[in-house]
Amino acid sequence: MTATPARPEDLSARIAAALRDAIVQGRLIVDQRLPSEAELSEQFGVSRPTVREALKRLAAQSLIRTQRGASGGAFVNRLSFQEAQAQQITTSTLLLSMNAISFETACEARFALERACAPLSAQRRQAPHLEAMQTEIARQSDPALSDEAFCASDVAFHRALVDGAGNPVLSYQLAGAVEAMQPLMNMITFTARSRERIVALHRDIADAVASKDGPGAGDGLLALEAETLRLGRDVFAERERNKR
Amino acid sequence: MTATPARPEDLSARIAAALRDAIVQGRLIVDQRLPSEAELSEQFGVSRPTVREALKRLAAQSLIRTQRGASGGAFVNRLSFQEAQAQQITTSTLLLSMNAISFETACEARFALERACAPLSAQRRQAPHLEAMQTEIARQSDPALSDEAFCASDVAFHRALVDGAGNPVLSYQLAGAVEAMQPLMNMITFTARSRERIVALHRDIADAVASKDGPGAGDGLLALEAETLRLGRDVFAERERNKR
DNA sequence: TGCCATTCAAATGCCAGACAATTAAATGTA
DNA sequence: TACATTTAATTGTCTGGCATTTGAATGGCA
Repeated sequence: MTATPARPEDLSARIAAALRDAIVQGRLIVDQRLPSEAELSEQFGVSRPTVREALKRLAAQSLIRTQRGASGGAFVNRLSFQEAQAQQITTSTLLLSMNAISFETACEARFALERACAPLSAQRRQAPHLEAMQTEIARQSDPALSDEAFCASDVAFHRALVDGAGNPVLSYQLAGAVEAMQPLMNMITFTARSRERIVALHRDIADAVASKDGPGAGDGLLALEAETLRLGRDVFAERERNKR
Repeated sequence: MTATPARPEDLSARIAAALRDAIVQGRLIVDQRLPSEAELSEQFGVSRPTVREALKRLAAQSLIRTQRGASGGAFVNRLSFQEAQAQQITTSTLLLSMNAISFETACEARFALERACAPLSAQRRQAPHLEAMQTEIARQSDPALSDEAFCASDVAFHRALVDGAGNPVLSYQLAGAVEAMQPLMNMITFTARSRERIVALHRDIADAVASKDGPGAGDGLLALEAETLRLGRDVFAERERNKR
């Protein structure tokens, strides 16, 4: 039995996997130049188009970047938080939209994770975070705001809250959870009354964070989760009925 | 000013982006067949190899799958939790290894998120989760276990804990946070004494979860975080000194 | 000597055409 | 009807080539 007996993957997939392993295991380090396409095709015994397909696979994961011209080539890319977040958001959003995830499940996950950030954020938040939260609260109070814009502002509020924890790893992880909820939230039509309730809760949370009251922020998030759940239940229960 | 004036991306990247948008926005739905490579190359006015590079980019993100033969082609893939997790783990691991993330920051993020799961897990865990945790505790108690195997077992323990919450979205999100720590943990050489302490804490946590004691599980995780931090600090402070 | 324009070479980006391999469906046959 | 065969469509791969970009070497000029 050899390494991978069961599944004869594409050549380009196997080459991509080999290069990916080399990067993950540190045999290829950040900013190091990979051999040229011609050299790789010779090393792996395949044609240049096949090598190119493999390189595009890696580029799609932001593992490499390519540069044209003399002394150009493919270089191991330092994965930035921004790139990683973008990928995570895409993946999380699709995961939720393609699988039968109930609104309750998604909501629970999101708020559970967010509550984990609350005490840290209450402790460490800086002026910009507090300002960002206030800005979004002000925006949300405008009744002329469309539902979509209201949701977008909601996301911005929560991202400011999470960023307040001052932990980039947490911000990165939460980005997926918070953003992936947006398409679901966009299905909700908010009444003026429900918006008021949400904005009031946002105020409570922002105040708690501003006064470094971690438990208070947690309680605010709990109340917001209950409110969100109530709003979502009606919409999605209705949808379920219509499906059948 | 047009849409994207500044950045002239590759053709294959642009085509991949167009198809990705179509999938994300739901214009292409799960299991729907994309046009054949020949048709796509005609539609976009490019050659087949270019289309193929675009499709490989999407395949690398598990957005499509391809099938050979008559009535084969590229199909919109239903992103499974397994695939999404695998990607998340790769991304998170690289993110941590390529950027100057302190052990403290990574540790804090991981345990904060894990504590968010603890109360849910204590409430809903089923027999298999409790068994899995006990199995790993037993394995970890074997002094003959290598450090790497000890770390792997540690990860398995925590995944069982997280899975106990019965929320697949949480499991998916946490997978990245927990697994990405493993390379960092692997740098630690565990003494017999430190292993004992960790296993004891694992026992506390498992017992709390078994008796549906959410707060107790949270406290156990807090203690474990402190212990892990203590262990890691020595190793990574030493490494920092050597760097200079 | 020092600076600038030109040329050159290496590398990726893109294309055309062809053949191989695979697979479902159509077709033919007992 | 059931089974074997043929066919056609599609992806996988290769060969060869040209276009474009870009850093570096070259050479002329002040």
